[in-house]
Amino acid sequence: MSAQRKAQPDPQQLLERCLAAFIASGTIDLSLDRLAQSVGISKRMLIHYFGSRENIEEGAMTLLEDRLRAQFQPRAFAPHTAPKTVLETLWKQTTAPGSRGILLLVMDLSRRAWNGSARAKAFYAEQQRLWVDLLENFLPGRAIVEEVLQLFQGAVLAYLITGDPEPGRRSLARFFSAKRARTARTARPLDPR
Amino acid sequence: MSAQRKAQPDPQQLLERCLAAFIASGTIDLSLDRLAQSVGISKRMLIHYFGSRENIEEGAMTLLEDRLRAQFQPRAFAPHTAPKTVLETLWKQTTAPGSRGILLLVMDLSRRAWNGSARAKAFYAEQQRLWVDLLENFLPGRAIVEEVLQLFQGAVLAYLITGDPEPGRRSLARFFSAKRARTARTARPLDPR
DNA sequence: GAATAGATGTACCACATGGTACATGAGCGC
DNA sequence: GCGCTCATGTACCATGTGGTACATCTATTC
Repeated sequence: MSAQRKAQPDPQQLLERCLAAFIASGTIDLSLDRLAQSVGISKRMLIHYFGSRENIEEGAMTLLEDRLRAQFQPRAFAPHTAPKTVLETLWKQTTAPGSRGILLLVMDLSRRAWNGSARAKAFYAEQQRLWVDLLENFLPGRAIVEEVLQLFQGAVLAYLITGDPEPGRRSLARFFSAKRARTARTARPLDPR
Repeated sequence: MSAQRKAQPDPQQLLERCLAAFIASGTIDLSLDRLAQSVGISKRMLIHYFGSRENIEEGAMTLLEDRLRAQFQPRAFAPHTAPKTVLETLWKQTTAPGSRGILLLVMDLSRRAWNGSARAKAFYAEQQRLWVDLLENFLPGRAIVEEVLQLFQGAVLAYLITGDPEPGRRSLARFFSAKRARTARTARPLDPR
């Protein structure tokens, strides 16, 4: 039960290394051969443990969902933090060099989503929910949350392509600097500035 | 000179049908076999006329660039049109069912761009320039143009995945409804670069 | 009519893909 | 020891890919 005969055969651990490989390659369209090589196991065994490539993808996606859920808990920021600060921090975090792989992978899943994949759509919806839950704690009203979210995603897109985080950072900063009074008719008490 | 022996052999016309096929499939990663079938010619002849798949892609991308350049001329709107109206119209145009193929294709090229393809990056830069040129005529200042652009692209992303144009429309409308006074400190009129 | 040059079809190739068949172990309980 | 189950490697396969070899056909030019 506790320890398998050899070292590898724990599927969960294997899955984590698969996810790591997907992140390193920036896409979930990684061939089984390359995936196996990156994980340090034979393609033969990957199929043996997971049954099919689809199952590997499913597992990795779920694992990624868990990880992101943990990372973007609302508790990640102190209550009543200024929205500008929250977004600034999120942007810095997102555009950190070490995040590039995850970013690429998430965008790759978005691509699958807009190409029709039901699972990828669910992943996208989950991420959306996550960020809405996070931002709702710092922004007044659902509408503005969705707007910021769209701005953020557009900024990420531009960042990924150009490699330059500045335009995105500027836009986000501007968004919260521009006279943002009287923004939400449904403005609940949480409107600093 | 004028008319070839048979009907097909005009490479330019062929290229247009290739682009149409790419648009119909929503991706530029269309196999030569499928492409040929869609165009109504044999794979053999595609290679014959264009030399390689890469050349076909290059030609189609250039053709697409031309088309989009024509579509998003600044003259597309009367001067001094309200920004809100401009964006509203652009959004309606973008989310029209008939535009979905082009949208998907452009996003597919964006994907190539963020995966490193130099040509796709150039395509993205060109589109960016195009939209900046357009929007600069109606928005005060480069910074706000870039912000709107990012918001727009994020909205497109969400629309493509969910199929729902409403959130994007709302965000754009909100952006221009919220007190948008005193926006650009550097509101110079017409600054190329 | 003969030579030439392009158009076209058929068959094929090398390679990558996800996945399988089969054989060989290697450790376990008895 | 003897089976039993699982782990593992090697070779393989069917399919799809971009692209080519070669042979044929057709129209134009001389």
